Amino acid sequence: MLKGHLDNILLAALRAGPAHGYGLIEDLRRRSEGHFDLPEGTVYPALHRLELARLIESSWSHSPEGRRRRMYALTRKGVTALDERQSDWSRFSKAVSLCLDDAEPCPS
Amino acid sequence: MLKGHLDNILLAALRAGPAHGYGLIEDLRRRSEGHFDLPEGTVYPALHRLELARLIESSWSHSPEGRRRRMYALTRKGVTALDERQSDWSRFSKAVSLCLDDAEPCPS
DNA sequence: CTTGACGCCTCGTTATACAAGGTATAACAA
DNA sequence: TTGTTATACCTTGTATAACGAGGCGTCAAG
Repeated sequence: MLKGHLDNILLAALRAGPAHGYGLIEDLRRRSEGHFDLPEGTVYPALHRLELARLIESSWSHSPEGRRRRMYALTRKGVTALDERQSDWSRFSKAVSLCLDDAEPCPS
Repeated sequence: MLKGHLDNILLAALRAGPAHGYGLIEDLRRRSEGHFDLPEGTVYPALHRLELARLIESSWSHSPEGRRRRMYALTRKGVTALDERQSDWSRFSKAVSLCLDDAEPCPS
């Protein structure tokens, strides 16, 4: 479960340039070294959510083979949001690690 | 929002020894260097959840001033779970960081 | 005698990840 | 021709979870 962090990694993946939903799934599988294998039922609604929030915008396009694709790109607002979310993640992950590591067993 | 990681840090906090709900909130505020200030409406249900899952167990106790407290302690199952969750967190945070950091801007 | 800290609790709202299912096209094999 | 697979999009429903808001009771300090 990525609860709450899915949006971040989607935005981050788009920082590398416009992409479409199906391709993002592969991108993230590759970027995460196989850790994330996101189902479509997770990704597509998330993209719609992000577009509704104006963090990304879409346009129809076509693959070399002629298949239709909805290409997504970061908006300016999305870039700003991504920057914030990256430092949020940095602080958050540090805090969690502190909590997890600080826990020395009870000195019985 | 700690989505999904709350249980982990609660279990981790209990690795240091038995504690009660209200105290855990302060522990985690301290451990996280102020980052986590968990509302009671978040912590108590989580503790009940963990107890239901037999990862922790509780008993009534009293503070030095005589106030009643429900003390929680890790079960053996809880220790095992915590170990797993710590490596889960390790892998997860690494994967997220990979996704966030790998994203180089589009070479326009 | 009221305020605030301690300490526990529950209920309702909201967000969201995901499974399950559906559509359509291209390429390739039987 | 007729699957079957990979590409590519979508929606609906369900389960979970964090948390705000509220309530209960005790004790100490003003």
